Amino acid sequence: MSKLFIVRCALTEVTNASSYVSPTANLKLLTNVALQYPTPPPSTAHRKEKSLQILCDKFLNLYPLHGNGTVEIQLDSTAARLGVEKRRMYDIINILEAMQCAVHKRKNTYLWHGGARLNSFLKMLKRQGENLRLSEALRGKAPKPPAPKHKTLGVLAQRFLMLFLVEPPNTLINLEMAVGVLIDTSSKSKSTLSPEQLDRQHKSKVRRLYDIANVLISIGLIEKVSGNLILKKPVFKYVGPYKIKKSEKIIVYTPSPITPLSVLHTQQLLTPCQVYAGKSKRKLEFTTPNCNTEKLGVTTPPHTPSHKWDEILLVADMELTRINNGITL
DNA sequence: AGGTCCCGCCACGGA
DNA sequence: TCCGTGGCGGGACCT
Repeated sequence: MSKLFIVRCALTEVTNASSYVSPTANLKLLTNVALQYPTPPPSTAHRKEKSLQILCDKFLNLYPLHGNGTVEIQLDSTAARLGVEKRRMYDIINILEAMQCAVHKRKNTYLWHGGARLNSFLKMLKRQGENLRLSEALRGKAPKPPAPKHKTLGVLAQRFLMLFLVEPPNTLINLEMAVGVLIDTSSKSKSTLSPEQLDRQHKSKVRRLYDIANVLISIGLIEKVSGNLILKKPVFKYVGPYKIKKSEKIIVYTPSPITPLSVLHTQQLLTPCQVYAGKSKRKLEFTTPNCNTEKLGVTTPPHTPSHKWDEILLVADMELTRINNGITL
C-alpha cells in the first residue's frame, strides 16, 4: 500500500498566485489539486462514523460552543476539512442556526456565535412553546401549531426542543409522538392527501427528527434514552443548559407500542415514571428499581378513530385524565 | 423485520 | 442559465 505524504503549504505556494484568492476560486483550486491525486478507495468508514452526530461533534471541534467571540464559517472549506459533502453541512448548520449558534451572513458564509446566546434563546423557546400551547397539544387539548412556511428543518428542531421545555424535567419524548404533535395534518392536507401520502409525510418527518435529534445530542441539549425494556423505540430526554425546575417523576410520551416490561434500566429510570400514551392493546407492567411492582393498563378506546394520531392523542388524554384522577404509577 | 438515517436527487429562488 | 440552498424519500445498514 502506498503512503500519501501531505505537506502543508499556503495556497499561494501551490498556485503561484501572489494576490487574494476568492473563496470560489479557492474551492476550484482545491478541487483541481484534489483531482491530481488518485481517487481514494470507496469509503470504508463505518456507517456510524459518518453519522450526523459524529459529524456535528467534529464540527464543534472546529467551532466550539464555548469559544471566544464570533468567527466566520465557510461552508465549503469546512465541508472539505471534515471530508463530507456540502449538503451535509446544510443539515447541521440549519439546526445550529435554529438554535441561534450561527447566523447566515452571505452565501457559503455563516457567523458562528457558539453557545453564547443559547441559554436566553432556550428561555425564549420555552415561552414560545407555551404560546403555541404545545403542552396542551401533546394532550390533544389544543390544536397543533401551524405548519411552517420556510426552513422547516430549523423550525422542526425548535419545536422539538420546545416540547421538552414546556414539559416537566425528565419528560421522555419519542420521535413518533413529537411528529404527531408538531406536524399539523388536521387542516387542508388531511382532506387532500391520501392515507398513504399522510403516512409517507409522517415517516419523512420522523426521518428529519432523527437528523435533528443527532445534532441536538451533539450540542448537549438532549440525550437518547435507549437500551431499556420499556420502549421499543428510543426516547429522548432534555439535558440542556437551561435547567427547568426539578421534578420527581419521569414522564414518557410515546405513541409506540410498549413492550411488556420486566426490568427497567436502572441508570435511566430510578424514579417513579409516568406513561402518558401508548396504543398497545396489551396491558403494561412496570417494575422499577425503586418502585414496587406497579401495573398500568393501557387500552385503546372501543372505537378506533380514522386517523392514528387522533387515536394517539386520545389515549394520551385518557392516561392524563387517569393520572390526574389520582391513579399513580 | 423493522428501526435508523446516509445519501443524493431535484425543486426552488435569487443573482 | 447557473448556483446555492434545502425538502424529501429510497434504500443501505444496523439491531
